[in-house]
Amino acid sequence: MNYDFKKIEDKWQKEWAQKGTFRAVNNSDKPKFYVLDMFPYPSGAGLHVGHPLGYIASDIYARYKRHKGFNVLHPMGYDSFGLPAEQYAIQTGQHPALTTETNINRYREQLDKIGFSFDWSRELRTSNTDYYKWTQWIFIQLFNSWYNKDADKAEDISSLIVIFENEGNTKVNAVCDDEVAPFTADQWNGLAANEKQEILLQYRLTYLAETEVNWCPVLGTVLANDEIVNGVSERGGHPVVRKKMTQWSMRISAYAQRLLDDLAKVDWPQPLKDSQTNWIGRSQGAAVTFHTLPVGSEGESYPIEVFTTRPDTIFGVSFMTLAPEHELVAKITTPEQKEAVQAYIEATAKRSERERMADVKTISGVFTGAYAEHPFTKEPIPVWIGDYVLAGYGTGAVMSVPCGDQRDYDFAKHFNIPIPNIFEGIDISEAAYAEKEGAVIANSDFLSGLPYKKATKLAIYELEKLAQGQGKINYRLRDAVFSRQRYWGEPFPVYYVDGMPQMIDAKYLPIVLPEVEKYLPTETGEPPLGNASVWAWDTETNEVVANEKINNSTVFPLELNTMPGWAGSSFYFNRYMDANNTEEIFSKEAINYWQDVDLYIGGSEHATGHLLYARFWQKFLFDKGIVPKDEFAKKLINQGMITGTSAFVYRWEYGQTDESQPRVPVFVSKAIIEDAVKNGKKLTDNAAVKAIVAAIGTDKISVADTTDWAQFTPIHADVSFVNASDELDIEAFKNWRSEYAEAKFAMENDTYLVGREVEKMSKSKYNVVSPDSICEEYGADSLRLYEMFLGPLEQSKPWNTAGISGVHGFLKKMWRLFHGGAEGAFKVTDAEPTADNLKTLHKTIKKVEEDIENFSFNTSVATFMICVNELASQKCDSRQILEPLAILVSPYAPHIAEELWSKLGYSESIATVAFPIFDGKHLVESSKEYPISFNGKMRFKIQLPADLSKDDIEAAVMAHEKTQEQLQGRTPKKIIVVPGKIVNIVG
RNA sequence: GCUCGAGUGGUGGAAUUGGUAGACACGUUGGACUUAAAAUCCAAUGGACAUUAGUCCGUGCGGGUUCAAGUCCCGCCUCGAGUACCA
Repeated sequence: MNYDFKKIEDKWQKEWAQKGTFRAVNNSDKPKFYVLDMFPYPSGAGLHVGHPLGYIASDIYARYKRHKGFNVLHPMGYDSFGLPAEQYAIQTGQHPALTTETNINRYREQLDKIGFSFDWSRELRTSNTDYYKWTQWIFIQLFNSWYNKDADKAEDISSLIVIFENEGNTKVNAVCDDEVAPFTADQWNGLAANEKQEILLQYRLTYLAETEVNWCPVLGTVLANDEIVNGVSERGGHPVVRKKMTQWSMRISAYAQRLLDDLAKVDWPQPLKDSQTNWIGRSQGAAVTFHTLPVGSEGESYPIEVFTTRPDTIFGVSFMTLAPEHELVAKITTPEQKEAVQAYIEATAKRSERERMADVKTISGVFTGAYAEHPFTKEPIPVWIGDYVLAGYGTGAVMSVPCGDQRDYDFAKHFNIPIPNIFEGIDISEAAYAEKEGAVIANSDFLSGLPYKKATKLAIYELEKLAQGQGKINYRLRDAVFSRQRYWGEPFPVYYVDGMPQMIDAKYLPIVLPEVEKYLPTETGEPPLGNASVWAWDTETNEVVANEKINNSTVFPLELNTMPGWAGSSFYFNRYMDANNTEEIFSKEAINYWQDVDLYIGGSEHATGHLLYARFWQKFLFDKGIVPKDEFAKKLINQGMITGTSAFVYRWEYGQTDESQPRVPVFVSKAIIEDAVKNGKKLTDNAAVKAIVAAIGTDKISVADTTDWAQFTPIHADVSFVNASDELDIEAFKNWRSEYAEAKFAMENDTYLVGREVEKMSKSKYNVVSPDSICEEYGADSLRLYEMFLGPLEQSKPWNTAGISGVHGFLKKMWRLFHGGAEGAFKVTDAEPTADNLKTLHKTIKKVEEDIENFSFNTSVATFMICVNELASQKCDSRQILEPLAILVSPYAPHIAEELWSKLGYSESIATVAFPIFDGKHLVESSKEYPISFNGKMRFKIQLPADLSKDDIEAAVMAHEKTQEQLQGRTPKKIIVVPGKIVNIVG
């Protein structure tokens, strides 16, 4: 009986679905284990073999944990709001919900074929109302919260109101907007309701604020940074301008320190932690206030706030630089400089952020004419503007210390500004000295003679005395913009009364995305929801009603923005725990049982997006007592990318005597070109090429005397036309495109060799391999094994379908191990296993168990192969060996394992059968083959009893004839004996 | 520029605390079975010399530590990923 993978896989996939084999229960005596994959965005292109890599790894782990007696939660769902579906809708008018549904169905079909042990009863989709109801609910919770720095956690806004009522805001230690005016309790109590709301908005964890966005007037939409190329829109090349818009923002900056500190708590890859650390960008230093000298006769003095990490170098300040966008620029610029400053600001505004970043070398700036007073020396310091200072970081102004900062140094050199040296014995004639340690401050009044640390402390202390500065920690992490001017996203549960946002009561959720005619912005530039005719909130009936009913007394307009893609993905891992709960986001029972994710697998591209926002929301939910853990995933693994192995054919760009004639495409085999290039041959030295030239007409083609690669154009050929030996299927290639139907091929030994190159898997490179075609040809178990066999999970590696025959052959061989009967009938006996059988089995148990725990799945596939090879040569058919083997293989190749298990006579699924227990006694050896080295080089091996002492080993080795042969009469200087390992003879 | 990761046969990749480099596969070559093919099985397969035994060279490059280095240390080179004037 042959290994009929199609029949087997089909049978078990149906059976698992019918019986609900992988359903997880929310209460169990078993310990829990939560294995999660990053859920996919269902794109129209479907899955290629790179996508399931992480899913296979997590599935193996989940199945393994079931064998180990855990109650395993292993769910899957879809991140189904997103731009591609909306883009498609704009182009075709097809509702994004329909496209999304189609794509999801296709994904599901593909996933089902691979035999994953997902609990599909918990499937979720971020675009479903019963899911985004809870996205909206969390948004409301955030709106109703503020961040109390004293308690270092989020609290309900009501506690802030109580403080305002009793003591105003001066003593409140909260994370809030930069410019909050101080007020007393009396002042607060005297404010109108609307004014109170306005103030509270400056404290809420989600708030409305004016934000600069990339606005594209032609497309009528806001673009993300990566949608802009060279200052124009990627699509269409339309101009993009910076525009201020009122947007919802998330006060993630409140959590900056905790997000940084708690990285220590989680077992995540170091590169991922590093990039989050960089993204948060904590820097410790001081805020310093400089005051400008009054400009003109009736001029005012303005404070310039700067942030510096080097307050110890304050005596090295020789100028100040403001970002061109800095609000003080207009106020302090002198009349003489006005024109130059204006021209500079206009010039920089035209340059996109990208251009500015790409062009770091060019130094530009202009003097404002104004001076600031040095806090200590009271000397005047010229104030410049320059675009190397970014408006968005710190205060948008710096105190420039050219001797200690290379950018300041370059700027000073360029504009001939003095560069005072404040470092003892350091040469700054060529470059700034930016090191913190290793120098002592000089020429700095009270700081002279001090090293970095002491000088910093003292400088801050003295600044505080002057009330011109204090120690400060600055973060690069900005608050996150939460509004999108798009259709296909979660609507906000928000309506506006007199321009002030109001939350809809949670009991009326979900607020369902309205239908629109067009998915584009309105003519007045409002987001697509502005096209909806039924999009107003009736505060009496508590429902969404037609816009005509807006009267601004009981019926109000609803928010027109929608939420960004990361909203729905920031808590989904919690929702899986109780995915079908209609009353709550999840029950207390479910969250307390499942707690958090034990293993999370996904791509590293989410390092600073999804994974940072999700941690932020988790911490917020933790502060509110909604979840029991402040980190949602204990362990995280980034699976590597699977790249494609593209195939190239080489079109010969021969010269034609008459260029008006139609060209016959001629493809030359890689082997012929290589030979000609290497040996300096003429192309027609090859018989096959010569024949083709003759066929076209020797007078019509000119052939160069030597051959080089420049005479050929590499063209992508579909990888499905190429076999394992890089030979092209000529007929398939000819039929591929009409232009190649008449093509000629210069071959050797009847084969055309293609070139190979590893590239990203993409449609345009014709190197995409779909999992369906692999399942069709080799089966899901082969696919699963092969994806793991390719190499370490976290590494990126090229796909080459040719290699799959190895693992497929292994499965067949294992099948035969169980089918040694007449004509391949199933045959497993009750024969006592031999010592060799047991040794093979137990070393496999040990290795596989270690490998899975270490996520080293590639090596356990090799271990299975060795095991089956050994058992086959031992002619083992003992039940006591083959039963455990089926269980060992089951996480990797579950279909064949189930089939063999049922043939072994079991009616229950193999899924929860206990994992075999390793017993070391079967591995104990009576003798050891010692490698004998001379001066570190292994020369021969000898068999010695395993329990021999060091001295006995040495004696035995020295007595050996081969040892004497090697020594040739020399006396060894030293003999190293490591029992159980090696013997090394020196001399 | 900075941060992180990686360089091992023709290819994907193995190699515990430093202890037999190249496991396991793919590919290649030869052979068996077969009318033939597929499938299966057997053998060889890092390079060079010797072709019996064996010797030398080999984990990106150059040094070092050690009885012993793919593994540890120092200095380079190349490739990949992320980030980008962060004061």
